[in-house]
Amino acid sequence: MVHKRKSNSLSTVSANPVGGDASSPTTRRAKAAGRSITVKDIAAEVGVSITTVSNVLLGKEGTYSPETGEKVKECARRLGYRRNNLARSLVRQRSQTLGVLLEERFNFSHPENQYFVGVLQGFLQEAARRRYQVKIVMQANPPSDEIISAVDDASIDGLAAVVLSPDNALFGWFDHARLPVVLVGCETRSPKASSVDVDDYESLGELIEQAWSLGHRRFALVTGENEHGALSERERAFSAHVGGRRLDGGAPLVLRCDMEGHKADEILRELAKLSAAKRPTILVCANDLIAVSIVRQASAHGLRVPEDFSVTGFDGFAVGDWCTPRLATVRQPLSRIGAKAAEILIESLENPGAAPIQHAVLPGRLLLRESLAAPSGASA
Amino acid sequence: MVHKRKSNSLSTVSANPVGGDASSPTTRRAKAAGRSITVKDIAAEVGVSITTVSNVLLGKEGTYSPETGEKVKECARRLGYRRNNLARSLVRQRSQTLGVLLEERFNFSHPENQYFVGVLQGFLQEAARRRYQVKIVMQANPPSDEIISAVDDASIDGLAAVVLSPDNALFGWFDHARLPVVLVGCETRSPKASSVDVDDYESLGELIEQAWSLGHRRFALVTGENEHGALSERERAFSAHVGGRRLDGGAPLVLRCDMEGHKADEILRELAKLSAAKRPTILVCANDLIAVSIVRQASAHGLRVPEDFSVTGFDGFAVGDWCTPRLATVRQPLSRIGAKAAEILIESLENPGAAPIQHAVLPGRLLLRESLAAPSGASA
DNA sequence: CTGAAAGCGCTTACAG
DNA sequence: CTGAAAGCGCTTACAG
Repeated sequence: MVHKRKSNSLSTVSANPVGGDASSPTTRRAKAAGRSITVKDIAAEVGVSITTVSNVLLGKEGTYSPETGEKVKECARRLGYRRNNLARSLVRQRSQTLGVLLEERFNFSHPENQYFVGVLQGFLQEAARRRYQVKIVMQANPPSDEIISAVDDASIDGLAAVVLSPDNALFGWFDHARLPVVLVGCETRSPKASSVDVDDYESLGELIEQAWSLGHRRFALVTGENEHGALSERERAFSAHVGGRRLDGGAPLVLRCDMEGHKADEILRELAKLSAAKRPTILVCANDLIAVSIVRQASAHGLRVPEDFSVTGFDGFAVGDWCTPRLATVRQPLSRIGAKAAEILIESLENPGAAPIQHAVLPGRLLLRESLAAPSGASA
Repeated sequence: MVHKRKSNSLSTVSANPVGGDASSPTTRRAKAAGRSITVKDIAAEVGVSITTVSNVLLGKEGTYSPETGEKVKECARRLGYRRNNLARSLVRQRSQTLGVLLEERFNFSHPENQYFVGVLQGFLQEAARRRYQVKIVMQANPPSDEIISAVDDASIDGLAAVVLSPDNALFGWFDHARLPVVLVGCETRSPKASSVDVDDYESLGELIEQAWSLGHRRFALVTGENEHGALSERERAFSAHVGGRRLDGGAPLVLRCDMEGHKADEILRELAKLSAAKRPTILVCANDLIAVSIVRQASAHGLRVPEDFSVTGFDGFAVGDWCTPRLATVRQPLSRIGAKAAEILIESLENPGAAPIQHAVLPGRLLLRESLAAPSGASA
């Protein structure tokens, strides 16, 4: 790899922020012993007690004289003191750290995982804002008992569990955990754990109302396998919102695809067989992947979107941006979900008075794009 | 949100794994005092010393009798003992936790951020495999001094810095950090910090060789703004690999786009003006976003890919999968990068004998897809 | 095989 | 304003 041209020196070298005064006997001794500078070192160097050092470092105004304060701060700076937060957490009985539990199927290259990732981002940001650190715990599949040790080891003060599987083995534990837990994006509700989720039901209602007002009267639902509980709420919402309306041709079609849209081809084949008068004017898909697969493969079956039928997704992932026509869908407020999860944890940690359990339901946002249009010949 | 149908009970409730024997006086006392079960509680309950409890719990065979071992383990289980790893880390002087430093521009919805995300995934997996926990630290923009406190507080044993900006303010610190640091995906090399990066130079060479063998003789590079150092290595690689060849029409064209491909339109307008005999037969783009933008907008300018020219990307992000024709590109082995970073840290932590600094360069993989084809009328 | 004791690096009443 | 002391929950020589 000789040809790899990399600059061999650092482009930025700021003043050495640690290590401090290398010539101080204290520093030298500490370094030689391979240990860090501690409050004890500072106390010795300045000639005060460690109590005073601690008080100064914690900024407990009034408990020390200005001169002492100056001397201690200067010394800390000079010696390159860094607080050991392990020790601090141990005595304070809180680590100022939040945990995020992820299932291992967190395979990022997959669009679905924008969910994890968007949530994580919001969580990280809110945690940072409130001065909490964040630890990530991956739950292996199948889950081992170790996972509880990883989560219940005093290293985190609260846990956001981003568990999409309704049958996650940890649900029993969540319920008895002695740290606050917030369940993110799963259907399950527990009286002992908080939750943050999106109002799929409401959003799907808005989507269908929008389609209706455009003139759609023949709806079909394209959903995934039944086994996977994740889409069942969307299916229920579809039935409920479409059910009450006077449709053309009776009950809406329900087409079974798979979560990833691999079977879109089969579904399109069936649809192509239908006469235009029988064919649904809109395919409401239970997630973006299904919808995008339909959109992409429609032309191969001689079907045009949205001329022959409209297609809508659900999730608002980036794939919908990258297909033609762009996908109309419902965007989940991912980073807000994450931020809300962090907020709930921090609130329950810092306001012992507040309600310890909160169930937040966030609204999705309709993204009206080209894959949704009035049906051909509609008299909306 | 009354209509939100959520099952109101948990679908899985496993046997209570913590809390244990609620009737034990020890447990009750601990719970009443709001504190956890400790080795001291077990020692008292069983009637042995905490040393023995610790020895049993640590599995130090030979230091305790089988009967004592059984009693202690049983008791720990019964009381729902959980080790406090803060205390353990404090005495062992290592937290068994690795840190990942991310720049705040980590905005996940953006394809570029598959980089962060893919790396993170590999890192998490490798860390879990080696029984390390992972802490995420976001570096705000502009970076504040606090970031060092967050990273240098004894809560992590090593740090993987996923910093794309070559001018990150932390480079000075990385160099003097007392914990092992591995720089991920940045061009900078330091003698004091390890690094993991991809061999863009080599990969681009393979790509160009492939194009050459298909018959391409008129190359153009489409790259981003110059200010951003991130693409400069790819630009150098392009010049070097194309430079030595006998091209049609002299030196290759270099077209300035932007990192996101927003200016693809302007570039296509210029290309459309060229006669087919003058036009490049292949556009080598410095990243996927640029390439995809070109592919998507080409038809609006009456240009077809790959008939009028081939287009190649660089990165291997998912966007390239979702455009038509699919993008030929170089896939970075993202999760392997992350895994390698974790591996380097863990090695240097656990084998004090091994070389403390390692510079790993991983190969990219050519993804030959439809946007790259032989030029029309080529006599390759 | 077992245990008393020291100590990791802090914070926090408490006494002066 | 300052400091001696206890203690957070562990692990680890060390002595028996």
